[in-house]
This record gives sequence, C-alpha cells and structure tokens, in this order.
Amino acid sequence: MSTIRDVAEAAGVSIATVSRALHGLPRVSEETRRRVLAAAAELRYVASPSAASLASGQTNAIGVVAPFVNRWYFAVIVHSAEERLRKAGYDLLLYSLGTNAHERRRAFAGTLLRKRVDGVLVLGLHPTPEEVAALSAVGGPVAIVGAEVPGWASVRIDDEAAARCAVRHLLDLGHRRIGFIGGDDELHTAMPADRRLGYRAELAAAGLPTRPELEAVGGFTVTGGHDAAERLLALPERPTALFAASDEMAMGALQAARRSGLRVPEDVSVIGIDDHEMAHLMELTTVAQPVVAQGTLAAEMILAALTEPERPPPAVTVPTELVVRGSTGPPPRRAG
Amino acid sequence: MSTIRDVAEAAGVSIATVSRALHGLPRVSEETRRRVLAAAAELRYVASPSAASLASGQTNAIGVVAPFVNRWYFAVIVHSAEERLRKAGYDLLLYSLGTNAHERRRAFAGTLLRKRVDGVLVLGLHPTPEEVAALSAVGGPVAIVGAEVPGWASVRIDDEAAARCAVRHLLDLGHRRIGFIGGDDELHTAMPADRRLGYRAELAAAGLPTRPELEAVGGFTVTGGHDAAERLLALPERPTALFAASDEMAMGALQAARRSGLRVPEDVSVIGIDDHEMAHLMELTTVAQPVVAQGTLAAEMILAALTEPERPPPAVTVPTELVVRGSTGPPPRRAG
DNA sequence: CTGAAAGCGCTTACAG
DNA sequence: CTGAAAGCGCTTACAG
Repeated sequence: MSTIRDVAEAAGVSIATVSRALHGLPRVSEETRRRVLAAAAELRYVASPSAASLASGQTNAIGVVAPFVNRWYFAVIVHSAEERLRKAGYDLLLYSLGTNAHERRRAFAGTLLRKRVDGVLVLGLHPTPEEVAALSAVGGPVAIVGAEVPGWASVRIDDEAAARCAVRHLLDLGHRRIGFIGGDDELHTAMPADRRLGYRAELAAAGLPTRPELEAVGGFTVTGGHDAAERLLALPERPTALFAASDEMAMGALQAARRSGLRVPEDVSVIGIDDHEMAHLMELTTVAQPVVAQGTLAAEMILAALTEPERPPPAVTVPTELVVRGSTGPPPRRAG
Repeated sequence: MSTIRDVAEAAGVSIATVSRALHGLPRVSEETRRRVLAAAAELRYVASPSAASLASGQTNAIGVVAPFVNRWYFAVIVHSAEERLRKAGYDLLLYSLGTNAHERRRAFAGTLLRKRVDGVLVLGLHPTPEEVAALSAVGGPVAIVGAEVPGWASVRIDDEAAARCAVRHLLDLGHRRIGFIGGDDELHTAMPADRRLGYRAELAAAGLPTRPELEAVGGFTVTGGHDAAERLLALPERPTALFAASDEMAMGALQAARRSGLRVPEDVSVIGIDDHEMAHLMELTTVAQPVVAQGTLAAEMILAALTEPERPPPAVTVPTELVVRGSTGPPPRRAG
C-alpha cells in the first residue's frame, strides 16, 4: 500500500504539493499536477481515509439510523440515499437498530456516531426530545425522513392528510363501518398517532362516531395486519371496509379476508398507504407516497447543510396521491 | 468533544494508561482502571475512530458490496449481517452498486474500499477473476454470499439442486410442459446459469427435451417475471407449469396468469425459489432458502477470518427445502 | 507555485 | 503497573 510519501518521491515534490494536486486545489502548476496524478495512478495510490479524517476533521461519511433495512420502505430509502451520497463522495454507515432498546439508546446517545460521521440521516423513528438533543450534539447536520423535528431538516408526507384521503375514498364509495389497522403507538418507531388521527378526523367530518372496537393494532407487518383484520372481520357487526396504515398490513388484511371466505371488494374493501412495490400486483388500492424521492431529497438536505451550515434546515412535506385499484368498491347491498 | 488527553488529565494518568484501561488490557491496576473509566464517563469521552485506525491499522468496519439493497433478499442479508457485525463492534459500510458498471468497477478495483475496511462482504454478485484479484488485494478477508470463489469464504445454496427440486415437484405432479423464467445471464449480477442448468438437467433426467421457446428472461424482478410469464402463457402450446428462478418473478407470473384468465393451479402451476416474505401471503409454492442465516453466517466467517487469518476460508452450502402451497397442482386434464 | 513543519488523536513497543 | 516517545498518514496555515 503506497502512501502520500511514495507519491511525493515518485513525482519529485513534497507531500504538501501531492495533497494539493490530488484535491484539485489551486496554486499548483499544471505541469506539477500532471506529474503528481501520473505518479499516483502508477502507484495505485489511495489516500488513507483515517489519516485524512484525523487531519481535516471530516470523515466524508454519513450515518443512517433506521429501525430496519429489511422492510420495503426503509430499504428503498437507504438505497436512494446511498446512491445520492455516493455521488457526492460520501460513504454510508448503516445503523439498523431493530427493536433493541439498548441499541437505540447507544445510537442516539452518540456513542456510535460521534467523531465517525459528518451528518446523520434518521429514518422512520420519532425521537424523544432527549434523543434529539443527544443526536444534535453529535455535531453535524441531521435530516429526518417521516417526521418533523425542530432544528433538523426533514422530509415527510402529511400522515394525517394521507389517512383522511384513504378514509374519504371509502366514505365516497358509501362505506360507513370502516375498520382501522394501525401500528403500535407504544414503540415510537414509526409515524405514531397521525394516521390514526386522520382516520378519526375524517369519520368525524362525515358525522360518524369513533368506535374503539373498529381499531386494531397491526404493528406494520404483514402478519400483524392479517391478524388484526381477522379480528375485525369476526366482529358481530362486520366492517365493510378496512383502512390499514401501511400497504404491508393491508396485504395481510387482503389475505385474512380471503381466508374468511370474503370477496374483495364485493364483501369487504381494503385500502393501504405507501404504494408498496407489490401493491400493484395485489390490486391494492392505496395512498401512494414518493419513497425514492424522499430518500434522495433527505440526502441532498444533508449535503446542502454540510456546504452551507448557516442556512436554516428545510422542512418539506411531499404530496401523496390516491391510487384506486381493485381492492375497493361499494359496500355490499345488505350492509349499505 | 473531549480527547484522550482530557481523560488522562482528569484521571491523573498518562494517555497510554487511559488507552490501556479503556481497552481492557492487562497491566493496569484495578484502582487506576476505575479512575480512568469514571473520568471517561464523566467527560462523555468517545475515542476518535480515525485516530485509532491510523495508529492501529484497523478500521473496525466491514464493507458490504451488493447490487441492490432495495430487494428483499439483499435487504434481509444486509440486516442480519449488520446485526451480527454490530455485536462484534464493527461498523457496516454499504456499497450498493446498482446496475452501474462504473460504480461496480470502482468498488471492485478497491478504490472505494482500500484502507477503509477490515474485511468485505460480497452479496449476489459473480465477480470476474480480475475483480476477485482486485478485491483480494484490498487486504482483509472477503466472504461472499450466493457464489463460491476460491480463496474466499462463502455461503450459498446449491442453485442447481434447488432448481432440480422445483422441477421435480412439477414433474411429480404430472407436468410435462414446464416453462422457465430466469434472470439475465449477461449481467453477472446474480446466480447465473446454475438454476437454468438445474431446470434443464431435471427435464433431461425425466427424458424430456429442452425447448428454447419455453425459457424466458425475467431479470429477477416482479415486472420482468410478469412479462416473461405473459409471453410463455401466450404460446400456442401453452406450458402447464412455470418455474421461476426467484419468488419475485414467480409472483409476477402469478399475476400474469390471473390476468390471462387462467386459474392457479387448475390451469397453470407456478413455483419459485426463495420463500420470500410475501410467498406465504400469495400461496406460492417455492424452494425455501435460509436467507437470514446466510447473512449471519457470512458475517461470522469474516469475524473468524479477522481473528484467525491463517485458517483456510470455509465454503458452506446451506440446505433448501420444498414448501408446497396452493400455487402448484396437477396439470389440467385435457393437457395431461 | 512550493516546501518545511506543526498537529490531528490515538496505539504500541520500550524502558523502568 | 505506568509513562515518555515514536509513529500512523494525512491537511493546512505559514513562509518564501
């Protein structure tokens, strides 16, 4: 492994000049720059990131903190953010916390990230005020996807509006008994109450009461959605439609309906949020959100903050859109 | 941000002693160690990874090179590998190459990874001999998932055997006209010819000829699988069963069949490979592979190689298993 | 335009 | 058990 010293010798200049030439800094003659680049290429020189970081105070790496990467939404965001950051010359350090409270604490306390990254991207987590303070103390800019945090750059959808849009679609079709499958609000791991609030608000706007027995917990997983739907569909007064706070839960609901011998949408309608890559396949009606764009945008927010630290961090809300497919229709006659 | 010097002063010792105490090295008195740990905690000291790397020659980071992270198989492996590596104190640097040949070259040339990681995990790629040589020159141990490379640790399934198992299942049910949906062998991005070879071999073993018109390219995506199936199902002599080299392509095939007005499995059977998390949901028969386990195992292989560099790298083949669900059945009467 | 030198914050023989 | 010192490989004022 060659070092900057080897390159300097080969090019017949000092290491300072090598550093300048390689970084494209001014005040290096074209002739010298050429010699240095040739020598570096010849020796297959790659600068040591550790040494460069130590000397410059920059790591050229961004940390991504997410609860999972093995779930569609997070995987897509990580992928698109990585692509954007790589293009700007940054590495991506992955911190997937799982449901491990200990890891979560370590990550947010800064133990994991301090002195290691120039900025942080937080995905799908609602940090507590203490966590926000701790992560902010890490030093670099922070951007968050899926929530809004004062002082941080953020990009997200309007969760309440998305939920209202879904419920309105069902109301427009004539449904009046609409079940809700939400996440587990205890965990603070994903958008918490907003989608539930939207569900209730839209019902209220239509003059319909909120019925606790129509709300179930699906934990944002396919299986959780299935089980929640199973319970809702076994109710004496069966709902004619189910609104799930994510497509994965909605897919589970689709399966539960089929297994209960119910036809979709003739007997029961199902709608989700996301526009998961499989939603099309399953003919699932959903409120689509731009996932790739959110990852790219968040990455760009960090890059911008790195360049212009004094700019106030932007808080962007990206639009959602109702995508009607085959899983929603009018309620069955006898129920309507 | 406090440095080791601050801790040394607070504890009244030298920085050398602080370093030893913090690393749990011997030859530090209990009393001193306690003082150092207390001072470090008090100051919220976190060692600079850059400085530590520069001085020790170790980065405590592992690079993961994969074509995608936004596909189920890769996302699951990255997640499980990260979990295992984190536990051992290693960071995970993500390099998702996409289909970008330029990025692929950079990654394998070592430009991206040299001096940056202690080891490399390669996922779902079949590196060329030159790439193998280049990545090996990066220095640390390399483990690969999904292929076997001389000199590298590896974990994978027997792709040919898995394919034969799937085809045998269809043959046992009585199918004789079996279509194949494979990846794009040009790309070298995933398991290339092995699953196709298994398909042909099992047909041959049953005394059936290989028919080019029954083989289609699905590119390992849902959409690609859909389109490939559409073409196969439009054949004058329609196949009674489709074997897709991945579950995602099989799911696309399921949809294509449905759209063509064909019932599954009454009119056409469909089988995949993977046991994707949605396979259960779609009642898809498949040859299951242990994905989480492969990620964990590969991570452990790297950790082991880091500890005992002289040990010859292991090459492990993990077992697959036929999971029969609702998407396969006997061929329709008139065709059998 | 170029170089000598200080310094980034650690680890690690070496000496005691 | 502990410390002084060298050294890891860069970047960056500073001087010329």
